[in-house]
Amino acid sequence: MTASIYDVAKRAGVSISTVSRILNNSANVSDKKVQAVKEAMEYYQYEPNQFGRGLVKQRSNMIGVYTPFHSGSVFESSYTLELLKGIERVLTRHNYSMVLISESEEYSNRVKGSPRFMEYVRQRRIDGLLLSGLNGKSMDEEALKQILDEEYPVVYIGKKFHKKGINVYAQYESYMHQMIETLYADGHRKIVLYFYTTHENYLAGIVKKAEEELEELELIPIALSHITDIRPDLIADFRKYVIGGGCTAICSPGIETTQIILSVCGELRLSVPETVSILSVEHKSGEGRRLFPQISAFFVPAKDMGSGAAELLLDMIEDCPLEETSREYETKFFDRESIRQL
Amino acid sequence: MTASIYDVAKRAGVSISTVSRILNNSANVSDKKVQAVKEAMEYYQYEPNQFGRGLVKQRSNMIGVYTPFHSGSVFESSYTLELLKGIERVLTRHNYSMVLISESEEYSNRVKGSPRFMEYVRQRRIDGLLLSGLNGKSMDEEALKQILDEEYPVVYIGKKFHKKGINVYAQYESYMHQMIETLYADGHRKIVLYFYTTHENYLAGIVKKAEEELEELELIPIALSHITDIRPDLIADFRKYVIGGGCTAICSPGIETTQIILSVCGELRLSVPETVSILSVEHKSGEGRRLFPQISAFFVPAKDMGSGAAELLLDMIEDCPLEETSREYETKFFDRESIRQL
DNA sequence: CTGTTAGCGCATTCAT
DNA sequence: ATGAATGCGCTAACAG
Repeated sequence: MTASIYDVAKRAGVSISTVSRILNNSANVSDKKVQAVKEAMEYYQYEPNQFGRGLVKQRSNMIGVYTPFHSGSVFESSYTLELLKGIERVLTRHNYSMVLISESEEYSNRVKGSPRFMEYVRQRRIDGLLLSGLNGKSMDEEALKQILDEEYPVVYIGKKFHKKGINVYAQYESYMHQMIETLYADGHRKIVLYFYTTHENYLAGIVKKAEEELEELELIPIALSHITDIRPDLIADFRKYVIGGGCTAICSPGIETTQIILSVCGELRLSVPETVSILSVEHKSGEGRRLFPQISAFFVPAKDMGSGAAELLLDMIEDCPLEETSREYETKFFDRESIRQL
Repeated sequence: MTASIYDVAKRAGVSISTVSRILNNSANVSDKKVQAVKEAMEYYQYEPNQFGRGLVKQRSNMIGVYTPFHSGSVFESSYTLELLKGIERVLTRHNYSMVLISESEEYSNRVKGSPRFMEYVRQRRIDGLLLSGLNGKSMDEEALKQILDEEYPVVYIGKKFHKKGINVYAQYESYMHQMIETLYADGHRKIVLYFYTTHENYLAGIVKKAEEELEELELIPIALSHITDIRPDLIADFRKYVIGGGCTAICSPGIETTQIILSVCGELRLSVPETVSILSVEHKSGEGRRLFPQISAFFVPAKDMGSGAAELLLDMIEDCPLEETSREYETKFFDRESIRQL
């Protein structure tokens, strides 16, 4: 058994309240006792038991990070990874730690009828929740609304969908539209638009707007799973649309997909940008520059978004009044000449 | 305030022990009371407060995962990511969750003179610890030895370095040697060997053995940081050793590095494998097949290693007797013709 | 089968 | 400035 506050108090010849006061800087204690207590703490390598402390404070200093199952393992895409890096950084600095909450593969959401993060919230394992990858279709949103209504500290990454709650986002529809416009302006008329299923509910709007505004445009939207191996599908797509279908440009929703696209192009002897133009989203600055050939991209500052979300969440937890209820991040375009002017 | 066991008991018209018994399946309770209690639990959406429970059981059902700072953010390399995926899978299945413990960038290890994971251990935040990326040079090993001596549940990923403790590993020295041998057998005599600093303490041995056994070999070991942008360095290396120095083959320690190598080759107009042969390590099966050109690789089953480590750890925690004190994972070679026979 | 009770480690209030 | 006492929510030992 590790030492408790009693052991420290006994060795230092003081009462446990004195030790507690020193631990929490909650009152003045005479220098002599401080010394004695510090000695005892080092002697035992004492650290306050978090169960005892938590029972009183109802605080764990842990933040839950949740991504629904349909968006794949958190560890899959460079987008979520950058988010995590940003989150990690802020939390570490504020002495919080990160608990990854994942839906188990087998039961998916159905174990208790509500998403996993609810357990953590109700059990008070976490002081707040960061969410990403909601797509409005699972039951996760129901649960989320419920805790938002209870004023539980939550920040979600994605578009606002409920009056309460703080969110952090980049204008997905807007930069997707810009991608299409950019290609259109260079003369491309038949474009394959890859997207992750996480964003499928935005898609109809994007397609509609693009086809309305850009008259001759023919858009071929194709969903990508985060879960299966997409390479064979891509090869089929390229055969059908690029080699056989007159399609001249591809939009990729992330660099990991772009890499596969490039290897597919290599295998099919399609040169970039001569035969096919490629435009990508990147979530880590400069990712597109590290490919060969370099790929033009819209940079979405995922790491900053993660940090921002974490900061807002910690502010909520520490009861700092928040001025903003929503924070938008700007994307930035990097032209690396992977688009051919037609 | 969320509901406590008292609220549930009151609403169900029973005592708290009855509720507790139902929660823990620890004794038979009459059907009627079970029904009443279940109704009350649903009514309140009751989940047992983990502080209360933990205070009695001294168990958090959380596992800490730690990687020292020098090996970069956990979220950087595909190796650690695969490890995490494997760990996540096993933990989720056993109703444990993962706490990421990271050293803060600013203070590095020095805050308390001991690595961050010690806090978590002593505060009883975690029931066990998974470690990866130790390199024998930081103070982390000291702390680790200490908790190993206390029989604290720990599994580390990497070579055994202390009589106590369980470890899981792939023979790093052995497959690195095989990589060199493979290239040597095909006639390569001057080889650049990239390695991550995490493994630098193994390097002297590898170089020595290779140069002893393979007479005409000239090995150029180059360390890669996980932290900075390595692309400019690689370009300089390739200019110096491949274009200017007669080097004909490159060993890459991981696919993320291999990708950069390929883009550097593209930029410098070096064709693979005609001008330069490339051999890589891959931590996710098939990674090398997704590049263009495809790259031959030694596959290190990082995900399985993560799962294995987590399983062993959970066994320790649940007091299952372990037969093994060390578990080795086999690597597998995939020939994808990225090596030219000289 | 069920209720009562002690105690887990700590912060905090109330005396002193 | 300090100690004694209370209670946070829960499990488990005990008594019935």
